Amino acid sequence: MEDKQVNEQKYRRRVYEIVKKIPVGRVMTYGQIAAILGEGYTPRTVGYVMHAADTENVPWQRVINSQGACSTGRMTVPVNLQQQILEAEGVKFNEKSRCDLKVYQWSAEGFEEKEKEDEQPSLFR
DNA sequence: AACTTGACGAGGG
DNA sequence: CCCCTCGCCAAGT
Repeated sequence: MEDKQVNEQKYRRRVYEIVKKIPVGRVMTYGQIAAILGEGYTPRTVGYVMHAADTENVPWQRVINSQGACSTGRMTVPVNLQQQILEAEGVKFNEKSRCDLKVYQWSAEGFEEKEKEDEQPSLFR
């Protein structure tokens, strides 16, 4: 029944799980997410999955392309909506609508560490 | 079941 | 630095 549907969306689910953990003011690239998830995942598919993401529960705006720019320029209803949201979170873009990934890109290792912290009882934290 | 599309990325010109 | 091409794989038609 529904479980079947859930199982089918497992692929997307993994992408969302990562995106949901990106801190405010930080960004990740589609390719990076694909690399973390491993085989079967490519920047293309990650982007496709993000398109279908639930904008209410997933901070989709924190996922940008490897150029440090938003790929949503023309599709978001208010143009460059993604960039506007990120700017509101503290990410600065230049005139070419690009941000410095060296500053804002969040490392995958930080993600794993955070995962560990989450699993650990907060006693030792 | 096959073809097309797409929120990408790397490489070459 | 900008533009074009190819590879990549899920989802929609």
